Amino acid sequence: MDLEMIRDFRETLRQLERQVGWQLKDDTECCGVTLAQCHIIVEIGNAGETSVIDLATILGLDTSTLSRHINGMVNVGLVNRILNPKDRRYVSITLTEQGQKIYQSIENICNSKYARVFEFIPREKHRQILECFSLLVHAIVEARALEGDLRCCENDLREKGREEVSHVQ
Amino acid sequence: MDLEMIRDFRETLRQLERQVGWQLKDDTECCGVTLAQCHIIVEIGNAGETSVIDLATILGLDTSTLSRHINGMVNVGLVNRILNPKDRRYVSITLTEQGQKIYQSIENICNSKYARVFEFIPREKHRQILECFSLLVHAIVEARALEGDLRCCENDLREKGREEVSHVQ
DNA sequence: ATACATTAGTTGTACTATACAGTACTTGTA
DNA sequence: TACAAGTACTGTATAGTACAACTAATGTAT
Repeated sequence: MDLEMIRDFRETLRQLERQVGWQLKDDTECCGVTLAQCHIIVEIGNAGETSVIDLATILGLDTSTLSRHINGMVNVGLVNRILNPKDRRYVSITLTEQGQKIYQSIENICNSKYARVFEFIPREKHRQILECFSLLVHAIVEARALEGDLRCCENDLREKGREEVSHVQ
Repeated sequence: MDLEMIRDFRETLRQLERQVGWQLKDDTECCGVTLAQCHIIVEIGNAGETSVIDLATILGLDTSTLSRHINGMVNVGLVNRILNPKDRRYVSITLTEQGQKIYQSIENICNSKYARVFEFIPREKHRQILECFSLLVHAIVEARALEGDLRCCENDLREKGREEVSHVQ
């Protein structure tokens, strides 16, 4: 794939990220939860029952961040947090009835939003789009896994030499 | 498109967002700038010369947010900020030599990262992927534009007319 | 069985990122 | 010229996040 196509692709990807982000922000604010809470609710809803560390892993966040979010969500009655009796290091996190309602709201809103989005796309392309997105996600995961050890940027930084950022002021 | 496909698609989209986000975070940290600075640098680099309000519009952020970021980036020598002599309400924002170098680093790193990603995807799919992403972005934009007036959460009390909404309850 | 290592979660602290409201200055227009 | 509109900046508040230090529970090796 040549450079120009890659630059095009990156531009499109940036636009996608922003559009998806703005849309989700609109939708979650409608439901009275913050963006972070929305992501957490969806993941708990999908999992049914989970733990702080599982959520942190799925979302790629620190456990301290998740711990605080869960604490806040317990306080406003969105999630239940109980000590897991099998292994008391874990807490078992589930949605309250109220949390379930919000989860369903988010699901309904987002599903119907994307249903409407796909109405702007020829029907015969739909399956192709799903396939392309899946292909790309897997490719990124593979590329990142392969790269894990290689510390990509050391070379690039070494070449630059001048690293000192002058504090102008 | 049926519900199950949409749910699949949303799941894939969430994964894409996270993977892309983590990758970009790795890449920008390598270059010694924050994620927000990275986005700003890329947009200034693409535009060549711009203003606070243009950046805020492109990135979908408040001008105050941009103003502060630009201030910080001026202080560390990444961007030049001068009053536009044609219209002194505007500031003219450009990359310093140092900013240009970082812009080039980001471009090089990101381009080669995605080049490697596409190596995990059959060559005959590449063009299809670009097309699919572009289709989806345009569809989201159209769907959101159509919906702009119908707003799910009636928070926009502002009507189009010039009537001064006097916040009377 | 006891000591040490590992794992899960929480709290203290610091910082980034962001929006909204208000202000100052510049430009356009009636 | 007076006023409306546009651009940027500042004060303030909040969300979101990570890292380090800590407690408590569990696993493991001698």
